[in-house]
Amino acid sequence: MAMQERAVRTRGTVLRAAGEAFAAKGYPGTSMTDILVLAGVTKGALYFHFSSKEELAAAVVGEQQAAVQRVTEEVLAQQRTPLTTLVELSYRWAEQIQQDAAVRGGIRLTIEQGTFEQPMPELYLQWIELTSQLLTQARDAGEISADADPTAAAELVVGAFTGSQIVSQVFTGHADLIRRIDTLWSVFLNGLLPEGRTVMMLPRGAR
Amino acid sequence: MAMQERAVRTRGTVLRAAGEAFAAKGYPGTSMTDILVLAGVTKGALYFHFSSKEELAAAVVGEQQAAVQRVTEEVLAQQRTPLTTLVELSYRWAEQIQQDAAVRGGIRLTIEQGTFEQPMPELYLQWIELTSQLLTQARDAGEISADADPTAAAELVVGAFTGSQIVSQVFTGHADLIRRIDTLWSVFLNGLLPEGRTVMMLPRGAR
Amino acid sequence: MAMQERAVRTRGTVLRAAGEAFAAKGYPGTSMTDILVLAGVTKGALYFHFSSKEELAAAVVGEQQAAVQRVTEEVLAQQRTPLTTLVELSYRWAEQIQQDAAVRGGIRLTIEQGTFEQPMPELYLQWIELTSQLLTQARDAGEISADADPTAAAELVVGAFTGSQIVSQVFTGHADLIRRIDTLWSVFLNGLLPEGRTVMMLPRGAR
Amino acid sequence: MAMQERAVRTRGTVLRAAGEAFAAKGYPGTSMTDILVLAGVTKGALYFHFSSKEELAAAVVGEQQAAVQRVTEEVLAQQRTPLTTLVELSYRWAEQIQQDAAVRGGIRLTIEQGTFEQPMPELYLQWIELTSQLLTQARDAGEISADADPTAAAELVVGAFTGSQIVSQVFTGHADLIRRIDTLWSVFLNGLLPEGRTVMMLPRGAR
DNA sequence: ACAGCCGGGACGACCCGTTCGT
DNA sequence: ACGAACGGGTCGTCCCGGCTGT
Repeated sequence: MAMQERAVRTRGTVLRAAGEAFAAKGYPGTSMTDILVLAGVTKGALYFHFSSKEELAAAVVGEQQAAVQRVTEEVLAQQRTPLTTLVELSYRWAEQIQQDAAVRGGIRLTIEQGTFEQPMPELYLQWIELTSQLLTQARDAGEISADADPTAAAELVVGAFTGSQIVSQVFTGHADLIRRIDTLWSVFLNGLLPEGRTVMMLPRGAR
Repeated sequence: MAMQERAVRTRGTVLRAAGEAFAAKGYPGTSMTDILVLAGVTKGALYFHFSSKEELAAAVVGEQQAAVQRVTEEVLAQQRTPLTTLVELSYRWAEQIQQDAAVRGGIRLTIEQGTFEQPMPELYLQWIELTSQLLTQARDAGEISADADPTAAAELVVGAFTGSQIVSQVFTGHADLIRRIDTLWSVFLNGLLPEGRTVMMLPRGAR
Repeated sequence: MAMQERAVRTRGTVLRAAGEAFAAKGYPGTSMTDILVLAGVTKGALYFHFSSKEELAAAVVGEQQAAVQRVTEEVLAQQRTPLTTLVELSYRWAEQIQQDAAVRGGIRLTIEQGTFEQPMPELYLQWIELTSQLLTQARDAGEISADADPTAAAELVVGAFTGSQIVSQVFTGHADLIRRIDTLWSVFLNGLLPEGRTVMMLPRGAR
Repeated sequence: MAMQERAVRTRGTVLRAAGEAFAAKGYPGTSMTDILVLAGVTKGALYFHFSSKEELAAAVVGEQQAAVQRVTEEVLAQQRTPLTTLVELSYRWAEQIQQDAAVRGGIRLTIEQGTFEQPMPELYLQWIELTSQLLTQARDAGEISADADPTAAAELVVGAFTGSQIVSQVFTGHADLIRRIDTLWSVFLNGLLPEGRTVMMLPRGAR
């Protein structure tokens, strides 16, 4: 029992170090040696817990998914209005990004992997789906404009969130992420146009 | 003379191949061999033109910057209103992403951090600066709300553009990028709230 | 006491698994993990009984030697003529090879050189010595030709036996080994030449 | 051209070193580092010529096959009687074993099973086939007994040759191989029994 | 006494970015 | 401009100890 506790601790240490390393340098840019030095463990210890680099990356992603799942359920349980729920979720996710190395690592792994691999990462799809549902409910409840396309808007929200997170990371290492989410929602909700004005754009994408 | 022409052609071939490869697999994920096979040249030829991997990456980024510079000047020369100019620019950039491998490669190289030690990539700063200026002009001209913070909004626009581009790439390999830009501007300008409604959020980022 | 019985069982299981593994893949080609998985024991259990790979290999060889010793004494006790004894021995050895994994493993470990620096394995020397003695007795008893060189012939017999075993293993996994021993003795005793003919070769090896 | 000569030389050096190393310690017992140190080349050079350990081993085997093929054709061209041809061949092969490291390495690689999945190495089959044909012709020509089974005898000859080679290697490092071939043929042709005597054994392998 | 879990490093094959002689 | 060579780095495996529990 006492022995197993050490194993659990080692595993956690490695996982955290891996998250940090993957977040900082990406999957191919991170060597096992990087991780093992950062975690302060030996190769033997590392490979006892994770038998390959790929498996370690998968574990980091899993950890992230679990963490995201946790706060998502927590927020949904609060039974707020759809739009408020969505906004609240985004802030909680942002906080997790700031606090949890595994989440940061998982995000980079998920994005980067999705960049050169076929399907859309599981997590991203779930995320978009949830956002889309909340936006649909918000529209039906009159919280957002009836003209809005929930799916398209959901994908934009997720994309903008991702982009903001990247920019924030590069600028301040995620320190100003919350302020950027403030801006995001302010613009997304009210729009940039002066009060009372709207534009009907001719879409270029309709070809 | 004839010799030089071949050299120029070889250089271009390599540059394009490198852009494609970097876009697909990132800097550390791409090997010189990958590029040299994709370009169909020998090691000697490659290293004659670019004496290191880093230099090759820099050349790709330079190529992208030149391309972006070109269309930016072109659009600015049209002398439209600030907001229209900004919107137009975003579409032209999107088209370049779709068409030019070097641009795609340059973007990934610029975004992916940890490989080089850039505090903030040159191009991104210029991009944000330009957007910020146009938004400031747009506000002064009454094209957008007087309440808007041009700098914050500029960073959001750039972030959202980047995020949309990533999502588009993963979903359709950039095929639906233009449509996503449609959505972006539609939401950014009009907002999601029902007509006539606005919210004054209490910013969390103000701590 | 009850405890010790389990220990004996474990030891035997490991020994058998090791014999099988060494026979199949040789000493350097076999990993401790291979053996321990094949035996269904843990690392701790294995290393309690055999504190190193080398010691385990030695135990396998010892097991083989004991087995060979057993049948050898049994056959010698039958008090047959020297030649008949030798032939009988070869068949009994062949049967052991077919039946006992430790014997197979021991043979491969003994033959395969380079792993340890044995000038000539103990067992082989004993084997040749015994064969040589029996052939000498057979010659003195008129069972074989007076011209025969017992030592040279003994080494040939051992070599041919070894070679036949290898060929049999590769062809049928030892299934047809007995038939090959039939052939061996048929040719060794009668020779290939037509009845009544002999040749006197000029030896090339006499230099 | 001149450049290629160096490459050819390097390749040959590596091949010879690999043959020696494989012959001495077997495939799994030989590390690439062993070979590269023995050959006096760098890792880069080695992997330029042979892109994997397995490929290197295959090249050694190929080299051996070519060498054997060469002397085989040479001897066959001499148009001697079948039995004389076979005997001559065995001596020539023995000489090659003594002289050519690649041949020694190839033999060990071919014999040692478990490393690759070859059920029966090509070369061995050809060897047995050729021996069988020559023995058949010898029987038809009355050179050997009409009772002999050419195929069984051929497999025995090949097995005995292999076994003798192993014994010779372990005892003297192949130095006395020729003398052992003398013994082999003396016994194989005349048999061990006293002149004029034959035995009809009851085969055990007939089940 | 006997076995299991966890960890320690040295070493394995192989690849990488790069240079050199021609 | 090219084929050949260089050597450090990559991920992963190996054999093996030290604890801990029964």
